[in-house]
Amino acid sequence: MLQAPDCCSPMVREPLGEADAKALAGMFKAMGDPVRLRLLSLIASHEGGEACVCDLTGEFDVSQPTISHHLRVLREAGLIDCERRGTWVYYWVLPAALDRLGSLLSTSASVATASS
Amino acid sequence: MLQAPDCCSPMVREPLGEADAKALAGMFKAMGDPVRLRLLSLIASHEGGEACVCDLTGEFDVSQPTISHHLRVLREAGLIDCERRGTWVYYWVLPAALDRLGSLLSTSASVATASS
DNA sequence: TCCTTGCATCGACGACTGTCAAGATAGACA
DNA sequence: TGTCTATCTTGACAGTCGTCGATGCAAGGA
Repeated sequence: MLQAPDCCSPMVREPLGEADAKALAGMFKAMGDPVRLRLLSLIASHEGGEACVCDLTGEFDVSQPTISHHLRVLREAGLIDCERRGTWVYYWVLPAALDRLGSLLSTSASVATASS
Repeated sequence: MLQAPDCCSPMVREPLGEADAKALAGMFKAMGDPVRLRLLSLIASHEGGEACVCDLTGEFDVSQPTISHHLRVLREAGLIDCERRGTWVYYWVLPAALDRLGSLLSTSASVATASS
């Protein structure tokens, strides 16, 4: 048992309560936009596990304020965090959030570990 | 909507392309509503792996047409499927879809299995 | 001090979303 | 045939979302 997410056993195992569903839906909703999903994957897979905004804006056809907006949405959903270092702002993914969602999605193949 | 398991190595490993991001974001978006997320978990965890609409509507404070609408969104996103049997319509989760999303979210701990 | 660069915020706009009441449709049964 | 039940569809509405241009702010350099 790496984690004890009593809030997030696989959803094939037991139904979600209203409160958990609301919190988790907020995270899924944040990932429900192509630009945000690509932002998340670019940050997660970037060298060192973090990326500055200047590494990201060039990858998209949308304006810089729009990227900034999407980064804020991801941050407010608890999926990423950021820090200013001098002139640049760096973003990184919060792995616990991804793990929480991943454990919710796991199906029978990998449920064995949750046989508490 | 075809399932290509090797299309989704973990996003901590390599960034998503535009096309994949669009397809996957559609699924996450469908899960980005509390009612739909609870519907999905109710169906997935229901006895026999499937549930008829009459098993679901009573669990929510929203009207039956709204439930029907959300079920349609989940179905068009490729997360569930349904079949009519006599008077009732039964819904079940498509495990391949959940696995696809789950593998995208997996972090370093479980990356070993993805031999893309 | 002023200027430049990197990023965030603001205000506005069209497009989309969640919800409901009302009506339509499909199957079971008499 | 007709009626009843279970479910879906339609049309409408307020609210939210994604996007942009303009602007603001912080840090660094001349």
